[in-house]
Amino acid sequence: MDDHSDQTRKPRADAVRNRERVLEAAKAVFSAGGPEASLEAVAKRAGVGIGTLYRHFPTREDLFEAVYRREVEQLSELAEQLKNSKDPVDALRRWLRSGVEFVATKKGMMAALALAVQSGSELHVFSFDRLTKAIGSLLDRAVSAGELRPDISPEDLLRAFFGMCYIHDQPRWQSTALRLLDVFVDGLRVQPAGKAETGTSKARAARGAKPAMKRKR
Amino acid sequence: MDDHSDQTRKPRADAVRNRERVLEAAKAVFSAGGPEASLEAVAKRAGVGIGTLYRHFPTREDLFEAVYRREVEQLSELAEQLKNSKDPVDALRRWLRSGVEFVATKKGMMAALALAVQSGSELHVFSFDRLTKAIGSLLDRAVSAGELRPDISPEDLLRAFFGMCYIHDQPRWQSTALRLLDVFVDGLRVQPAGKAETGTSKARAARGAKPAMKRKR
DNA sequence: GAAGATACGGAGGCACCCTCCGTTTAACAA
DNA sequence: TTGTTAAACGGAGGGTGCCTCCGTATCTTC
Repeated sequence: MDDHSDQTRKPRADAVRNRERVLEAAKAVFSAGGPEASLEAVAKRAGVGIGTLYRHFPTREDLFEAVYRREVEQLSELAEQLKNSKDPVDALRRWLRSGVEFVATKKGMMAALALAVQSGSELHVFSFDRLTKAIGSLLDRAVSAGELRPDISPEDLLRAFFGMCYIHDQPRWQSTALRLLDVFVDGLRVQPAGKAETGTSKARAARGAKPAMKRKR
Repeated sequence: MDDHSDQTRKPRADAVRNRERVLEAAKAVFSAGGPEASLEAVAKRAGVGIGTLYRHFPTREDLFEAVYRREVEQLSELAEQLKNSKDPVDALRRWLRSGVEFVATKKGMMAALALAVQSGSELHVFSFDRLTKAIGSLLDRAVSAGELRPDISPEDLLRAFFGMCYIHDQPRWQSTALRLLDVFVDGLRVQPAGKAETGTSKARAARGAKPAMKRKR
């Protein structure tokens, strides 16, 4: 990176410190107040001037991105670990479940993320991308094993995940999200006789079995 | 104040007119600019003072609710019609598809609705409720016919629907949403025997195993 | 018409956004 | 150390949107 001329001044200590402070404050403020939270409140909590905040993070999205970076990292790492488990579908399901749990502890932040993802900002480039990769590795494994249908991309799955989680109005939202994700994964399975004709589906006459009701866990 | 009677005074003509104007303006403004749109812009477009707007609709949510009421009504009616179709699952699928299409024409409004639903405001009472009912009638029919699993409530399904639709960042979001909903409905089907390892899974076992990795960068 | 009731509009106070710039301070060289 | 200077600091200030309040205008009714 440094090219001609060696001179790279050491970054100023106060700048480094303040940046860190702002990040920490932002994490707390966004977690509590959601994405609409006042940036001035963040600055105040961090004990810096509003100008300082804006210098470090010119836009609201920039701040989001920085804050979420590590959070996303965690989720991403989890996927890495799950890659070693036996059952690919189960691994995927587990990752999704962890994602829900994760989201649960960061109320406001999730909304912020969803919002940022939607607005197609730069945050997309890192976070969304990163998660796509994480989820992709799990998905691919399951698909390669012939357990899941191959026509759903990691991006699709991630979107579905966000969608399911985006709904947290009620106190019970978590179990709802878990249930919905389970259904989704079920739908993702390669089906014996089924689908193939999405729209016109004639409904396989005999589906002998009764309500599955197997999910839970 | 006297009087004979309980006859209520006829509502003032200008009030009625203005209310209508505001609604119309709001519909346009929200559709274009999303839920964050300036209420002052709405008032201006409607040709009334900001005070008038607030008198008619004390809160932003109130305005949303009024605007969406008719939209929701349409979707609700569609469900009514579909109730007569032959295949229950297909009917449900079709309603969901129409929902996506519907959403497509109201960009900003959808975000607004999702937001409102989430905030647990009064809009919930009508819109969400209404749609739940609509979707519920379709869902029940399919469940009664033994085609779909019985442990997913109309509310769940509606949430899933919103979730899938909430993602419209890319121009291709529609097809994505349709695909995801299809998967979801598939997952909703009563499954013969859990995952039943039918031999058919071999199908994509081969699958080029080179799926993603298209990382940007 | 006249009398009230009702609705109207927009000024005003507040909060937040973001920019701009004079002041302060840390890093480095002498 | 001390001096130089680039970098960082903070917060005032101009802009916008939210919502309330209330004097004025308009409509309904008698």
